[in-house]
Amino acid sequence: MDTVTRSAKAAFLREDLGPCACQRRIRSTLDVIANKWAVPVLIELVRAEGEPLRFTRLARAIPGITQKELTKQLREMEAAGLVRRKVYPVVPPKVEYTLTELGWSLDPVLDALARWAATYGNVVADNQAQFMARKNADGADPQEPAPPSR
Amino acid sequence: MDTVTRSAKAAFLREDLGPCACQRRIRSTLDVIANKWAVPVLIELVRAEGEPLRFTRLARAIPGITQKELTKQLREMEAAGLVRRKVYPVVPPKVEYTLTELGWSLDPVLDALARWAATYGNVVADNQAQFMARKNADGADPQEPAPPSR
DNA sequence: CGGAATCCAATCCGATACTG
DNA sequence: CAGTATCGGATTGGATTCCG
Repeated sequence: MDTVTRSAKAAFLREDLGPCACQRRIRSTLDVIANKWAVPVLIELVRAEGEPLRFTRLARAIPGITQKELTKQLREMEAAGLVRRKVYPVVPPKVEYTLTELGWSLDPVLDALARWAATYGNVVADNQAQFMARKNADGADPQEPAPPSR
Repeated sequence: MDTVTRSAKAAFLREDLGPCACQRRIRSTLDVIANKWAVPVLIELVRAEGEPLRFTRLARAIPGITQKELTKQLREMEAAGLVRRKVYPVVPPKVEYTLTELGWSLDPVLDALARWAATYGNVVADNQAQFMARKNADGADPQEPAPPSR
């Protein structure tokens, strides 16, 4: 069952580009989308389905983010061309954010990520808890971490 | 063409879980795999196709990583149950790393990421360069960032 | 409202040195 | 070989204040 898992997929990763040729390309991409808040922001914009979102609306939709971090993240994504920033010269100020076409192209990645998180997120949390517990109560029988239950 | 992009996909993200219910699950997942070196390490292990990799082999395969960071990353993934660490009590020491079944389940996510990076990575780089240039030479006509060329 | 600026604490990260 | 330990600089992140 696990041989199926490791044979059928990731065909792309196994294409022989040089051993770390794909690593370098991925590095710069990760510098954009692997930031702490990048994915949450992107997901909110995807969920908006093209409807422009204002700054405060975004901030409230993402629990735990501060205004500083949100600003920084949005600027970075604007620079990468993932997000369009539209400023209305009115008072009080009004700024709207939407995904660009390039931003929408991330959809499959975000979807895969969200699916994985929904399926295995709690398993990961359990494993981490057990790992901590095993460190404290040392010398206990070293168990295999819980395999996914499906 | 862009309406196709934004209508056909991300069905999962639009399922109505509460507005940020999916955000919270994703947060903990991202804390594991959105770290600077997590994806590069995972990709190397996937590319090994189940063959155990030793520490130094892993380190050499990932350009720019230091041994300190690699150790930290491997420990974190071991705690999450993504990676199995096998220590041989011999001298000189020998430690082998392999993906667990849970680790293999990340395959679709990594594949999606690698594909996106290969397709749009250079577009992102170009956009960033243009964005920087536009900041320096200010007052120029504000252009739309380059849409993906395919 | 949507930031920018400042201050300050925490933490990260690289380099180096040492060890079983 | 596969780490651990330590140090100092760099980066990150929150809280607060001010501005157009």
